[in-house]
Amino acid sequence: MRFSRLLVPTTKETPNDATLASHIYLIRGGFIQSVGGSGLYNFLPLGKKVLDRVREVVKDELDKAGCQEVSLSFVTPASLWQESGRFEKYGKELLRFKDRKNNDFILGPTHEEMMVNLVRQTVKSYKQLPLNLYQINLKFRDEIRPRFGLMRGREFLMKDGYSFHATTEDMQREFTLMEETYKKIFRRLGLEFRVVEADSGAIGGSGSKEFMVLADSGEDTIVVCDGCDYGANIEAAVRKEKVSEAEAPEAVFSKFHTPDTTTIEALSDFFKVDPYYLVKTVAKRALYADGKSEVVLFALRGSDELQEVKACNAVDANDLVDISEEELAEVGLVAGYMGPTVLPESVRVVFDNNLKEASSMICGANEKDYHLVGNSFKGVEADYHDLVAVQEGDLCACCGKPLRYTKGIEAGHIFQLGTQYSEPLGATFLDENGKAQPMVMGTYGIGVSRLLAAIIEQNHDDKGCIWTKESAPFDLEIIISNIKDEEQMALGEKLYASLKSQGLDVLLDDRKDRFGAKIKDYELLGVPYAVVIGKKLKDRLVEFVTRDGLEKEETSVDTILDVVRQKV
RNA sequence: CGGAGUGUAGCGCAGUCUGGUAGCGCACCUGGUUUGGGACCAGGGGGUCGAAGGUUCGAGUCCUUUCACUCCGACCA
Repeated sequence: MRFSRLLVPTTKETPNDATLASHIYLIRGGFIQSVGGSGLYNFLPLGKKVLDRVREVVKDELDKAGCQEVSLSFVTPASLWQESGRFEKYGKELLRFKDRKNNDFILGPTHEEMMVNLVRQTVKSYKQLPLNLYQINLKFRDEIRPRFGLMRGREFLMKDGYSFHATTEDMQREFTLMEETYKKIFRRLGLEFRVVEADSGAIGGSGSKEFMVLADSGEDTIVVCDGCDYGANIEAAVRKEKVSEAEAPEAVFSKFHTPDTTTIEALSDFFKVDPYYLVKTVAKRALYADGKSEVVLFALRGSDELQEVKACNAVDANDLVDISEEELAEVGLVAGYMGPTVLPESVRVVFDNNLKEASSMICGANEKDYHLVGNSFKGVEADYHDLVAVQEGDLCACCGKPLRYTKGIEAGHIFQLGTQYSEPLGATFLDENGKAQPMVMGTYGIGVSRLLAAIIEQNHDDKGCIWTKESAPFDLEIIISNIKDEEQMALGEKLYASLKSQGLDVLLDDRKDRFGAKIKDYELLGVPYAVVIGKKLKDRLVEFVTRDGLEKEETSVDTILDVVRQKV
């Protein structure tokens, strides 16, 4: 491709809403163009090319693993989503609209329903299973707050795959195969990543893993262990049960006057007791799918923090929201002095696992200015769940070494779904005994457009993009310093033709601009290698440039083809 | 949804307080010079000033309504 014919509107100036390197360089490098803000982007020729290359890697590995590509209708009849129950359950991110006949439709944020519908109409027998179908198509999620360019757009390209099996064991075999396949994809793209345990979120199901591209700008906090392979999203991370070396406060059960002691810190000071022996009681309003809501108390040790996603899952709610003191008072709770042991009838309480069998605990008396000391939960039957947010320094449940936090970009997510969609949607097959069974499903996603952003987040410098081999828009760029110099021009054309005939994808910068502008554009675009034909041509020398590190190597005109063949 | 801002040329912005010919930089077009780190000179094109209504002889500027977008927070595969 000739640069002079290529539509790449590069700019010196940074758009004022761009903060992340990937956002800045993808816009400045003319890969993408913002469409009136709001998380919508056009892909310009170079962006489209990179997107296609990434997509090709994904497709290649999936096809090798036996998956089959399909393309589902983007506009989805709402009836399918009503069947699965997600039409109501899925929040406002789901874009709903009506056609001229006033029928409801949605733009798919994910396509479990559509794919199950496809399969239930075509697969009837265990002989047709297993089956793994995927598509690489646009998704739409009406994000509350799109930002960071391609990282969190509203419209985005995603690979979503779905597998269908006769047994749970076979689904788990496929799940493992997909984990391995995803690893191959991320490795080929040159990404540093980590596979972590994850919360299943709105998709539902159990046994889910996320593929996190490691980057400081990542939106997810992940907990990793340096002693072993353990890694998990903070939303799902577990730890070895915490014990305290602090002395337990010996006390018989009694009520204590504790004026103005409404925080864990104040309470710890008041009794001179480690927060480990205090009960932290967090009140939330739980919102349920059917539109109902209730006040729920979450009780955990004062030394721990509540992990809201875990809490939400523990009560099977759609969402948890904060609650005001007034609302608490209405149901008979006293803010600052709540405790899980003394409660109005109507209030639901969930205990953290760490409180099971705990003794010598201090908790609120649910009465202003009073706490209860000497509480024991030995033998107490209650609703116990894991509710705590793992902290840095907590110990790994697998190997006992300290855990630490790092940041990641969620680029892939695989789920063991089970029969969660096949049952309500009636996707059944006949087994060997002629008996109808719901198919066992897995679902697997990769954020393809997000991967472009992730690649740049991990591979850039202060001058621009540094594409990895399999994601680069071109293999090599030839820069002719001055096109009016006939010798330079002639050599450029000759190299261009010769390298192209060898099957390399080459960009020839034949624009009328000066050298400075061309090299700046080269650095911004981030093609892995360049050959610069410039002043030294008088001495029969050209430059071979490696974008990563910007190393320059002077090479004779006679050997440049060999150097390129060897390095590119 | 809470808080704070911004809407003026493709992009980045000034002009709004104090109403009176629509501006600047980048980008773009023409001609010339220049050619190893985003050149220079001269000339030029491009605007329903977010939208609607109002006040006024006159509104980018004042008033009312409304829409959109951005940032912080909450939320989020």
